[in-house]
Amino acid sequence: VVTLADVARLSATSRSTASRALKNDPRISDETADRVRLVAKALGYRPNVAARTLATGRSGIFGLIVPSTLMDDVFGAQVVSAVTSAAGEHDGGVMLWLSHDRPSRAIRETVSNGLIDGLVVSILVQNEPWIDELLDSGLPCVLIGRHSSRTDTSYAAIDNITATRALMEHVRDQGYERVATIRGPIGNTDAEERHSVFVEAMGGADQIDANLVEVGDHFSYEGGYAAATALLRHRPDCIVAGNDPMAMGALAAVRAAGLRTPEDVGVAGWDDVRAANRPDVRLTTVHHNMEAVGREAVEILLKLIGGAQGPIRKTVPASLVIRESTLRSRGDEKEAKA
Amino acid sequence: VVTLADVARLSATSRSTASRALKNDPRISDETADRVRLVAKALGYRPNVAARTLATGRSGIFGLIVPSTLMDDVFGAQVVSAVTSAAGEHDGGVMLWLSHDRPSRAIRETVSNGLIDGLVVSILVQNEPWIDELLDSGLPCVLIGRHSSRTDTSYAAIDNITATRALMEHVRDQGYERVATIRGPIGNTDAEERHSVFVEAMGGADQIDANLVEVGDHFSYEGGYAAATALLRHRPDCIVAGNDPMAMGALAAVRAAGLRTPEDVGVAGWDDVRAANRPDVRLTTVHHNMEAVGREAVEILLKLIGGAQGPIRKTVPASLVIRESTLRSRGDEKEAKA
DNA sequence: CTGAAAGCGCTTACAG
DNA sequence: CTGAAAGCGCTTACAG
Repeated sequence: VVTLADVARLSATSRSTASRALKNDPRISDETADRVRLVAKALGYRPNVAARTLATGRSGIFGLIVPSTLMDDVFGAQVVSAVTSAAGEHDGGVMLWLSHDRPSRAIRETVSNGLIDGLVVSILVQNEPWIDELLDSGLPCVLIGRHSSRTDTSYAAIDNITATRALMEHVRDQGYERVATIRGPIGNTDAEERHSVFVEAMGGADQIDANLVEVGDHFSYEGGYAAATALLRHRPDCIVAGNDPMAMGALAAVRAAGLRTPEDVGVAGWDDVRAANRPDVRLTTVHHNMEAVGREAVEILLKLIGGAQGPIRKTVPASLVIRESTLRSRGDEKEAKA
Repeated sequence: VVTLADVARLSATSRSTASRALKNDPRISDETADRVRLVAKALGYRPNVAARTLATGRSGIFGLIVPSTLMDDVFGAQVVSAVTSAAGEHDGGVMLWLSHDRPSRAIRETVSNGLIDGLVVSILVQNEPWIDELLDSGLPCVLIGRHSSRTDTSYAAIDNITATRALMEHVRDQGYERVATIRGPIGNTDAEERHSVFVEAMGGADQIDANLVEVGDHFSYEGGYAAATALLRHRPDCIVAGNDPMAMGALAAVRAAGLRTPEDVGVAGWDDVRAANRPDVRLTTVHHNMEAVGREAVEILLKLIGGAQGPIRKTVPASLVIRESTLRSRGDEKEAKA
C-alpha cells in the first residue's frame, strides 16, 4: 500500500506538507499543493483510517445499534438503511451492532474502543437498562425513535402524535362510532404514543370500553389477526391498529368473520408499508419518512460530536394516507356529525 | 480514557508486559499476568482499536456491502443480520456500506482505508462491473450469493438447485401439467438458478411454451400479480414463482380471475417468508437459512484472511415446504402418472 | 510557505 | 520471564 511518506517523497516535500496539501490547508502554496495532489492521485493514495483516527481522535465512523428482533422486519432494514445513507452523505462510515441476547458486552466494547465518534441507537422499548450505560459513557449518542424516561437524551423520531390525531379525526369524520384499537406492545414508544392519541381522541381513559382495546403481539400480522378476532365479538365499526401488519391481520379477521371493509368495519394502520397499497388491501394508514429520521439523527449526532450541548431533539412529520379501508364515503353523515 | 500505559503503571510493569499479559502470552508469569488483568479490569481498560489496528495491521472488522435496493426487502435485512451476528460470534465488527447510485467511490475508499480485514459483498446481479475492482484489490473478499462469470471468487450461497428440483418434482407428483413460471429478474443469480431448474424439469428450453414464462418485476408482489395475470390467459394449471412475494401476487391474480388455488391453479414460491404461512395464504415454498449462509460467509472470509488460497465456496441446503397452495391431494393421480 | 519532531496507543522483535 | 526501543501511518503545534 502507498503511504503518505511515499507521496511526500515522490512530490519532493515533507510528510507534513503533503498532509496539509491533501486537506487543502491554505498555507500551502498552490504549486506544491497541486503537485502533491497529482502524485497522490497517480499513486492511488488512500489515507489509513486507523492512523488518522489515532492521530486525531476522530474516525468519522458512527456506531449503530439495532435490536436484532427489529431486523426481522422491514422497519429494521429501514432504520439501518436510513442511518447508513445519511452517514454516507457526510462521508461517515457506520459500524453495525445488533443488540442481541447479550447486548451489554458488545456495547461496552463498542463505547470505548476508540474507533467510534458517536452512536445512533434504536430501541424497542423504553427504559431498556443497558441504554443508560451508553448514555452515561460520555460518547455522543442519539436515539432513533425515543426513550421517554430520561429527559437528557437526544433523539430523532417520527412525530406520532400529530399524524395519529389526523387519523382519529378522519375516523370520526367518517362517522365511525364504536372505534376499537389494536395497539402495539406495552412500553414501545411508538405504540404508546399512538395509543395515547387514541385515548385522547376517545375522550380519555375513563370513556373507553376496555373491550375495544387489545394489544397486538409483536406488532405482527398474526397478533393483529388474533386481536381483531377478539375485538369483533364486541361489534366495533372501526379498528385502528398501531401498525400496518396488525391492520392487515385485522382485515383478514374481518373478512374471516364474514364482514366487509369498510362497510361493516373500517380498518386503519400505521407505517404505509408497501403492501398497504395493494389493490386487495387499500389500507388507510400513516406514511412516514424514515430516511428523513435517519438524516436528522446523523445531523444531531454530528452536532453533539462537534461539542454542542445536548439534548437535541427532532421530530419528523408523518402524513395521513386515506384509502378505501376506512372510506364509507358518506359525506353527508360527516356534515350531520358536525 | 485509560490506556495500556495506565494499566502498566498501576500494576508496576512495562507496557510490553502488560500488553502480553492481556493477550495471555504464556511467557508471562502467572502472578504478573493476574495482577495486570486485575488492574485492567478495575480501571475498565479497553484497548484502542485504532492503535491496535495500526500496530498489527488487523482490525477484526469486516466490511459488508449490500445493494441499497435490497434493503427495501426482508431479504436485505436478513443478509445484514446474518453477517453481523456471525461476525459477532468471532468477535468481529461489521462496517456497512450500501452500494447506492455511485458505489465505486465508496468502494474504493473502503478497500484500502486500512481499517478492514476483509469484505463480504452481496450482489443483486451477476457481473456488476464494480465488483471486479474489489475482487482484484487484494482484499480478502467473499460474495454472499453468487457471481457466476468469474471462477476465482469465493462465495457462500443458498443451494437453489437441489431444493428447486424437489419443488418441481412435487409439482409433477401433484399431477400439474401446464406449469407456468414467474421467474425473477434476468441476471440475478438466484433467479437464474431457480429458472434453470424449471427449464430442466420441463424437459429443456425447446420443450417450453414461451407463453408460460414471465419475468416478474423486481421480485415484487406487484410484478407477480402482473405476470400471473398475463400467464392466466394461457390457462396454466400451476404457477411456480421465483420468490414468495411474486407467488403471493400470483395468488391474488388467480383469485381476481375467479379461479381457485390449488384446485384450478396451484402456486408455489421460494424463500418461505413469514406471510407464506398465513392461514389465508398457505404457500408451498422453499425454506432457506440465511443465518447459516452468513455464518459460512464469515468463516470463509476468516480463512482467506488467515492466508488460505481461494476460491472457497460453500452452499447451504434449502428445503421444500409443502402447503395447501399446491396440494390437490389426489394421491391416486400421482400413482397413475408413475 | 515549509519541515523536523513529537505524539496518538498499541505490538513485537530483540536483548537480557 | 521482563523491558527498552522501534515502528505502524498519520497530524499538528512549534520554529523558521
